[in-house]
Amino acid sequence: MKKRNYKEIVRELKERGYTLSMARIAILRYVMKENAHYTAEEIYKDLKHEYPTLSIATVYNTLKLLSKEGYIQQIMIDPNKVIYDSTLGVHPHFYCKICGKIEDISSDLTVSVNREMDGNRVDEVHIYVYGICKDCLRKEKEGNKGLRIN
Amino acid sequence: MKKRNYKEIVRELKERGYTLSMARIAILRYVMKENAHYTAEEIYKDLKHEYPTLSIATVYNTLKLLSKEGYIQQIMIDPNKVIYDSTLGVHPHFYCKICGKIEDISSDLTVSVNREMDGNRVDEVHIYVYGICKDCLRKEKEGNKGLRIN
DNA sequence: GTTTATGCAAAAGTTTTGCAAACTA
DNA sequence: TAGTTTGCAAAACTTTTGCATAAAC
Repeated sequence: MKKRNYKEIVRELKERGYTLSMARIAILRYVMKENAHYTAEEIYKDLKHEYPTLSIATVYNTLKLLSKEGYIQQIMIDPNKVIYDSTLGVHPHFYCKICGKIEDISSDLTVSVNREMDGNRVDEVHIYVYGICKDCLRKEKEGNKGLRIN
Repeated sequence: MKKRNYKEIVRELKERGYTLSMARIAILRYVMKENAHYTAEEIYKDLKHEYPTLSIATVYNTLKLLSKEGYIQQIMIDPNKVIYDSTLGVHPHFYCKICGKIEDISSDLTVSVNREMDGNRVDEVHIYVYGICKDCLRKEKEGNKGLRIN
């Protein structure tokens, strides 16, 4: 899964007629980081230090723009919030029901996707895997050992 | 994908110690319908006619209970709301980006799921397919024909 | 009769909107 | 300078919570 350079994207967005403000560039850079899975709120809080005038509305606007233009994906694995992911293509996400952690998973899941399904045109496929992550599994086991529950 | 009888589920829930109120039974019956993909709001509005004292809080409580007990799934394909589906097992959903319709899709997508991935324990897998449905595709084509756009 | 769920209204949380001011090209 | 975008604050939504009342067993 190749990551694109943010400068390249800035150039493309200009070509498409967008105004590239400081806020937009900052948000783009932030979200293009490796293995980044951020909520709008997280992006806002972090960038607020660097850009004190930044507003949450701008974060939402920019994320929507970047989704629309196909540079990031909205990941809806958590029913309570949308997270944004700049790794493109079909790649499964894992959500830990205990700690809420979200991560990309690599292995053991094979998907074959067609461009058309039941007459519908397919643009994107999201795969969300729910369960308990290895850290929480370990903690559970240790907890049981120490406290002799069950 | 076999659908279960709601009376059977009522019996099971009683066995598990739940109080089966009229509201819960009504919501359960509603959501067990064939190919049902409802939001809490839709369920509330529809049942409000039959049960004028019903409150939205009860709908949410009951849906949460039914999810927890494994009788329905929360489908998070639409970033703006959660829909509830009583068809169980891994089965892909399709979301039309134009009309917002959600439907089960049957064909052309193969998934093999393991009980463990990267050391994490897997309980559930959701597959969401985004695109344009056949009805909207047809309308788009007809619209272009009539109006000579492009 | 005791326990549990309901209904109400208010709260909490996320996302969107409208508009004057600021910024970009 | 013309045209966009921003920031603010308020609004719009969805979902949750607390508690007295009502219903279930």
